[in-house]
Amino acid sequence: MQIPNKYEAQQVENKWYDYWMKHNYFHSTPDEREPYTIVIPPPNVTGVLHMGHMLNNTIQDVLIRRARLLGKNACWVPGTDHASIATEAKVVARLKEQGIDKNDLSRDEFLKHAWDWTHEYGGVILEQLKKLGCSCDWDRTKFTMDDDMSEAVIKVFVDLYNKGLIYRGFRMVNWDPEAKTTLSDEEVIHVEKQGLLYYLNYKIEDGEDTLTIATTRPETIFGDTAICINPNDERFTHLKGKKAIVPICGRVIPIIEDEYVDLEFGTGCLKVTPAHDENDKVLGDKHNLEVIDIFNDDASLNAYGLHYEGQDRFEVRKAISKELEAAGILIKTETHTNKVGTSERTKAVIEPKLSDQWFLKMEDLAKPAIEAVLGEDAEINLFPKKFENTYRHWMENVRDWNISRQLLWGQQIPAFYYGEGKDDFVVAETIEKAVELAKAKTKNQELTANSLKQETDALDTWFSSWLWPMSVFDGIRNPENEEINYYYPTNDLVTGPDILFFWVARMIVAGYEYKDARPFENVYLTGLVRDKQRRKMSKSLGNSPDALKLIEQYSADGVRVGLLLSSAAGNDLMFDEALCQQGKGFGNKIWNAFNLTNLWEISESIEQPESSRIALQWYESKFQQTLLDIEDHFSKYRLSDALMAIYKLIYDDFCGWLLEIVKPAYQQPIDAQTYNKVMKCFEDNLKILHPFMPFLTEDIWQYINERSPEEALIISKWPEAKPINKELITQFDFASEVISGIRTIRKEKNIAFKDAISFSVINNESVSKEFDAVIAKLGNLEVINYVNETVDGALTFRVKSNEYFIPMEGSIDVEAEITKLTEELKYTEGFLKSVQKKLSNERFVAGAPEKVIALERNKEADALAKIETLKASLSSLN
RNA sequence: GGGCGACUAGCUCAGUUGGUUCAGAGCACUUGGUUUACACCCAAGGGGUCAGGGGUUCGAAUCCCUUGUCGCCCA
Repeated sequence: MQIPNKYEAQQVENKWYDYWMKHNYFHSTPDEREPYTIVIPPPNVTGVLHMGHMLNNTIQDVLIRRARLLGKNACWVPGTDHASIATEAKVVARLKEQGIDKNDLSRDEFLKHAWDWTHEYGGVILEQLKKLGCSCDWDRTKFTMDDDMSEAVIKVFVDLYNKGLIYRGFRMVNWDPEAKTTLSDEEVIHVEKQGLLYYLNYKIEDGEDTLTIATTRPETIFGDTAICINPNDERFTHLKGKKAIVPICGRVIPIIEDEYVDLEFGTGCLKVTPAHDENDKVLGDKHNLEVIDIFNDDASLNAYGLHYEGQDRFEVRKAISKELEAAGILIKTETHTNKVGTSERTKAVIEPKLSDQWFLKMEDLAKPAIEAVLGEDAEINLFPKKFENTYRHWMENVRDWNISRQLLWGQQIPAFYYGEGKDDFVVAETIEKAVELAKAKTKNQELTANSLKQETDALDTWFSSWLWPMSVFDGIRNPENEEINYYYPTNDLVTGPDILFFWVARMIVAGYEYKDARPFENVYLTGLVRDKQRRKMSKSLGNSPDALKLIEQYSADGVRVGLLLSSAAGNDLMFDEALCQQGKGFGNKIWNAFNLTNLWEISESIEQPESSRIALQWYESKFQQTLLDIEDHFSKYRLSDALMAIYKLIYDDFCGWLLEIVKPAYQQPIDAQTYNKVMKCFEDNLKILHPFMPFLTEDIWQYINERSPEEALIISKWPEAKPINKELITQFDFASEVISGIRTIRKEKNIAFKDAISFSVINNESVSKEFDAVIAKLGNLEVINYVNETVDGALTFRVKSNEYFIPMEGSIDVEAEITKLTEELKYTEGFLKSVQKKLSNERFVAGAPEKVIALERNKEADALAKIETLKASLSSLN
């Protein structure tokens, strides 16, 4: 068949992806086969494909394609996540560009814009995954806000509420003043910020005394409701029981005592602002302090801020420090670094804020999830295992989950208020049911839907995605449907360690609560993709390469290989484009190997050379051994090791050795028997490589033979395991060392390869002659003579105690030969000595296992034999 | 401040329950090659006090202690 000279990746990749789609190979429906299921970690609808996605989804595709080849019913469910806060921020920004203020829109109007946005951008990332070759079952694509998905979320909320696990609480939460919503602790990133420590003097009531406090936030003095000193602090005994006056606003506040105050930090006097600091809130509760909230929702000051009302907190900080300085209240400032909480999404500095929120009680729910991962017979495995510690630490100290967000984009919390009181609400899946419940609760039969007001808060996005492995199979609404029963529990989950708590832990919790079963068996935690300088790849740093450009440049196969080559599970991946180049180079190598076989003329009439016969036998064993290694690597989720094993098998053993051995002489045909076997080996190589390089392998597969849609590589069968002839592999390794020795001498003495040479051996090791034909071919030897005596006038080298001779025309540099032999002798004697020392140590012989001792005795015998050879050679030269 | 993890060749990493001369791989590097599949190639080669120190052991990259550096998580 005519094949292109060059491999045109882009064209080939589009062609086969279309072909796979057309023949529906990715689609799964329940049948009698064993299922193998992965649910995708749904990317945000706001996202574009970045390196992390590429790594993550390449791994999933490798796993799913391998499962397909192993004959399992492979199902990879794709989808996206509505990412309430990120998406809402994007939509608000877009509206702003169009001159529309979110606050002027009704809820429904805003949601319409959000849906428009989602329809426009939400699918982008999934389309990009197709370029990478991902074999997702696209018919199953889900979105966390699809009607059925939302229904499941609401159903779960109502159920948990009815179980008494969801409650409403007035708590200090992380407030994002930009997005104007609450964040969970996990969505807050603490960053070190250089700031100032302001020293402020507060007057003591009734007298001229003052006290000095140190604060990082002078603008919060408007919310001060106490000064706190440590009762053991002798410096301040005179302040006990007195009152202080807050500067500017003149409010009189008590001086309280609590051992919480650190004597060392600042001045030892602490201003207490219960509304704006978690620790102060605790102090406030303990000492019954007033709570004064000085901020609006956008973190500008409210009426308590007096003449600063309406100004932003950071503006006020600057302005008030000037005012305080002018008034002689600010006595000094010091630079001070502290950790400031910022919003993961908007980067805004978090404001601790007291507000009404919805919480899910976690303690009891967490118990089965802890047991499942860490218990005696754990049924969920984390790879790598080291994350179990992290998991334990979080789960055993789990706090209640704040599930409400002050956002519009998301499932609206199904709580309906019928009155002004805090507890005047009911929770129901529909407004109709809510009316019934409200009627029953209030005994007021006059209530109608119009008299109920639904909670405006939406649910945290993770409250959708924690149901993902169940809800994508409709397992919440229809718990006994065929699909959920077939596909659940899923097999592997591939995700980043950064969402171990956000998502993985919560899915486990939900799985046990709603299916009484694990959501997945294995969790493969990938590393973060970093650049060469070890910086995390991020949009803001601009150090993330354009994923699609990479694919264009190096082919999807090349990028997949590049990503996997250096990514041991759980270790961060130092991304380097050179690795993609290596991947592309590997593809090229395979293509050229195919090109070679394709150039051969095949003859039915000539006999198979001995070298080809034995080499094929060897390769089959080598292949089987690699197959076992790969199996082992996969079982430990060591994908880069599995890939490297295949890489070396194909590059070195197949291309470097086998093809060189069977390659016919110039313009000579190859015998049909060899050709057919080589192509069978080639096909097996393609099968095991297919999960890693799906496009190239399918392309070559389809060139090798005309294939019907049922014979496509993607749905072929993984090679069968067969017995391994280890003896053959050992013999080959020995032969390859002999060949290497010949090449070295050819190189040293500038003997051109086309000049055939004579060759003799003293076979002290009694090595089998099986591979002589191979040695002769690759060494271009006229003949291999077996001799008993050293050959004069020849260059020599040794493998173990075997000695090889290449006779040289002209003079041999005897001195150089002697030096070489003497060095080898010295080394071998040193080796022997160390082995004998070990063997003469009684405690070693007594303590070490027999196997180890036998090994040492072997080494001793080998060394002795080699020394004898070397000495004989030396004496013949002298 | 508390916890977890890491530190092995120039780089990225293997090294399983301690046992093949103080160790492997891939890449990079050096040298030599227009051998008609491939220079995106072939062949040969150099390179490591296994972070430092101490201990246990017949034997330590591997186990224990300690110091240092870095990373992550939680306060």
